[in-house]
Amino acid sequence: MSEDAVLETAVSAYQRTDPADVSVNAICQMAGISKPSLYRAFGNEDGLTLAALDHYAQKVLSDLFAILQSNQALSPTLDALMDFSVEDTRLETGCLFYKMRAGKHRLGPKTRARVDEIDRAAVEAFAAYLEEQKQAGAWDSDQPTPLVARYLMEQIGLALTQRATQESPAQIRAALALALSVIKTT
Amino acid sequence: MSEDAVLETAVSAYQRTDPADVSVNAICQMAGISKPSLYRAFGNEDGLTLAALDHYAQKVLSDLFAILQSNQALSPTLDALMDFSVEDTRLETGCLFYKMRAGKHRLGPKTRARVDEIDRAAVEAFAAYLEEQKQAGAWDSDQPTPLVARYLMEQIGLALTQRATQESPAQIRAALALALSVIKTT
DNA sequence: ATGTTTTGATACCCAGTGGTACGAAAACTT
DNA sequence: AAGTTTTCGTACCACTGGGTATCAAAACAT
Repeated sequence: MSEDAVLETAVSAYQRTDPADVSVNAICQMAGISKPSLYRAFGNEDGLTLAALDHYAQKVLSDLFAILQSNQALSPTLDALMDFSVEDTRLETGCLFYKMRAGKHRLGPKTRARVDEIDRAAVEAFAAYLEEQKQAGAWDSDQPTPLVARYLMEQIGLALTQRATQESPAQIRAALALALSVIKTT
Repeated sequence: MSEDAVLETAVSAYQRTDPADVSVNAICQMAGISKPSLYRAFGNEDGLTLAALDHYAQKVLSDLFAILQSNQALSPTLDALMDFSVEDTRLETGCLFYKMRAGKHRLGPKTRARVDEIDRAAVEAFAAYLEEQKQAGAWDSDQPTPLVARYLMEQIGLALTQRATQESPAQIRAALALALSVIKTT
C-alpha cells in the first residue's frame, strides 16, 4: 500500500466528516494497512494529519491560489472564486483546511503550525492580488487592503462551511454573492 | 450543589473551549459533585448539554432576540447587533449556540434537535424584523427577505467565531461592519 | 542459498470516555 | 426515636483513543 494511497484515504475521510472524528484506527481499517505500518510511515497522528493537509493543499488549495495568481480583473476573479467555492465537486463536503482551522486546538503542534502557515500565505495572496488591482486602478476602497483580504477569506470559508452542511448550492451562492458585493469595481 | 450552579459551570466550561472537548468527568470535578449525582439530575450527557443550551439561551441569547423585538429602526438595530456581538463580555470566548451548531454531529439527538429549533427561531426572528422594516418602507432589497435573514445570522456567527479565536475586537468589528453594509437603509 | 534487513500483522498497554451497581449517609415520616 | 426513602460517593464496567513490543514473513544483498 503506497503512502499516497493512504493519504488519499485519510484526506477523503477527514474531509467527509471532520479530522477530529476520524481515528487512526479507522484510517488503518479503511486503507487496509496495519497500525504499525502507518506509524512507521508518519510517526504519529500529528505526522499523518500534517501529511494529509499538505497532500490536500497541493491537490485542491493550489487551484484556489491559481485563480488569484492568474491576475484577471476583479469581477471575473470574484466570479471564479465563487464558482470554485460553490461548484467544485471536491469541496462537496467542505474544505479540509477550513475544517482543520476551525478545530485547530484539537490538532497536533506540527499540523497546527502548518495550518497557521497556510492561513498566512492565503491572506497574503488575497492581499497581494487586491493591492495589484488597486495599483492598476481597477479597485479602490476606503478599507485597508489587509482587512478586505481577510474578509474575502472568511466569506469563502463561510461558504465552504455551509457546503459541508449540505445546504443548497443556490443559497450558498446567493449569500456569498451578497457578501462579495461590497467589493466593487471602480 | 444546586442544579443551576452545575449548569453555570457546564456552560462556562463548554463555552471556554468547545462542548466536545469537555467531558462529563471534567464537569463533575469542576462543579464538585459526583458523577451519579449529575446523571440523576440530567439523565445522560445529551440531557446535560441540552439543559446547558437552554440555560444559555435564556441567559444570553434572549438579549439578542430582544434587540430585534424592540423594533428600532434598521441602522440602530444593526449597530446594536454589532455592539452585542463584538463587545458583550459574555461572548468573549465565543457563543455556545454557534459552537454547538458547528459541531452538531457530535451532539446527542435531543440537544441537536434543540439547536435546530433555536436556529429556525432565530432566522425567523431576523426575517420577521426585516419584513417589518420593509413594510414600513425603511428597507427594501432585491434580495428575498429569508436570504438576508440567514445572511445576517451567519455574519454574526462568523464574528462570534472570530471572538473565540481571540482576534482583535477592532478587526472583528470592521469585518462585520463591512458585511452588514450591504443591508442599506432606503 | 544464506544471512540481513525491512515490512507486515497480531496482540497488547495505558489513559480517558460515557454510564452504572451498590453500599453508606443523610433526610423525612410517622 | 425508628424506619423508610432519598441522596451521595466510591469503585467499577465496557469501550475507544493513541501508541508500541514482538515476532513471522518477505525482500534484499552477498
